[in-house]
Amino acid sequence: MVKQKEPSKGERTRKTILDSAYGLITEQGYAATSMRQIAEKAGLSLGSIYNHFPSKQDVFKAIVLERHPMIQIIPLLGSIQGRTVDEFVQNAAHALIKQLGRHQPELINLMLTEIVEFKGAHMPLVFEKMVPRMLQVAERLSQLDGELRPIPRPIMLRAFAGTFLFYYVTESLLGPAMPPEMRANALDHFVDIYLHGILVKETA
Amino acid sequence: MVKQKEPSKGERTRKTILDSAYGLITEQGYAATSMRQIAEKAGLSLGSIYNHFPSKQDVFKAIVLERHPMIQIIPLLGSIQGRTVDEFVQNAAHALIKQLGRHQPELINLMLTEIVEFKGAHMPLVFEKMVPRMLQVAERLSQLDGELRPIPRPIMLRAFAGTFLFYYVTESLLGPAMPPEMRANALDHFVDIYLHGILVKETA
DNA sequence: CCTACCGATCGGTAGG
DNA sequence: CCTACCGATCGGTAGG
Repeated sequence: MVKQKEPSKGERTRKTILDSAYGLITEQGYAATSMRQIAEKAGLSLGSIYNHFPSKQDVFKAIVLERHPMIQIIPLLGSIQGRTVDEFVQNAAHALIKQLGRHQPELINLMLTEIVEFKGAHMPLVFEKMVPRMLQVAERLSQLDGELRPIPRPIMLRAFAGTFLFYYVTESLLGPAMPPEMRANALDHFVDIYLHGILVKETA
Repeated sequence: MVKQKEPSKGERTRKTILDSAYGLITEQGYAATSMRQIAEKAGLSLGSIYNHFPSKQDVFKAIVLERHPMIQIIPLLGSIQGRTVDEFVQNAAHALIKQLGRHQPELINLMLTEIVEFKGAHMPLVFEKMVPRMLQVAERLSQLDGELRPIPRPIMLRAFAGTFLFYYVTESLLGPAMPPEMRANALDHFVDIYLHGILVKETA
């Protein structure tokens, strides 16, 4: 265990503000959330927030850099187990969905709010932290049991991210609106299609 | 050709307002766009807008119901050609990407704005129009040459939508931030993985 | 950390 | 279709 420093009063207040802003912004969007709402929910006066953040934009920036789903996922990628490609991919899909699901729908709204209201201005920074990790995973994938088709590894990774992220997004947003036939065991089927798609076909 | 009625003055003004609002909202988001901005861009006074729409929300609703990507795509689905599953899927992917790409990045922003700022409130209505079309396509898919694996057709369709939509979204938003290895021929690879994933494996 | 305030801008309406 | 206005709310700051 890593020993945590006791947070100072200022650090605690800062966290309170971020928690409050996180809840409101992921629920209402950035422009629709006022500094007054954030202050009230944090149990502070409006002016006090400006002792911790110079502007509303800076509050949002701090949230993105500390809580964006892509950043939340980074530590998880290293700990996925699996002997074969099959096992590894299935474990990864379920671990990621589980992790993201714990914070539903806040994380997805944070992601989309950043894209819509800031035109993805923070994405290069966020993505920069992700890429090396993804390439590591691609490398690892090549060393597992199971013959992979001749598809560039980074593309394979991107397709994997797509498979499960799209599942997650549609499930969160359209779930109740979809007919049941589109939902039953969907994640398992998605993973199955993906695996079948990247592995060399065995002679039946 | 279907003969179009001459639009009345009121209809033309309405369209001018929607065009103006569409441009601003897809660029800035809903909350960040004011009725005054919309009026100015449309060459009208603020008050005049309220002769055509009862509220700001109604302006947005009209835009979603007439221009949401899912609704834009509907007419396209029926005209996809292809003798084999392989051909059909490839044609569909490229046709859809081409159609969506023509309106980039407005369409994607419209979609995401609706989700973030309205919590997908209009989605059931939009989706309702899509489902019968998708099921038609699923039916057609079964009749093409090429043996499909035993995966429920609606799931197969959802996975397809996911494949190309995720390609489209990541390309639009992360394109420049991605390393080249993640981008080269990505759509073709995605389609390849998908096709390999849904077709019964041939004995080599 | 709070109170009290600033100018600006918002969605919407009355009246013509 | 416009002018002129309403009350409400915004992000941010001065001063203590």
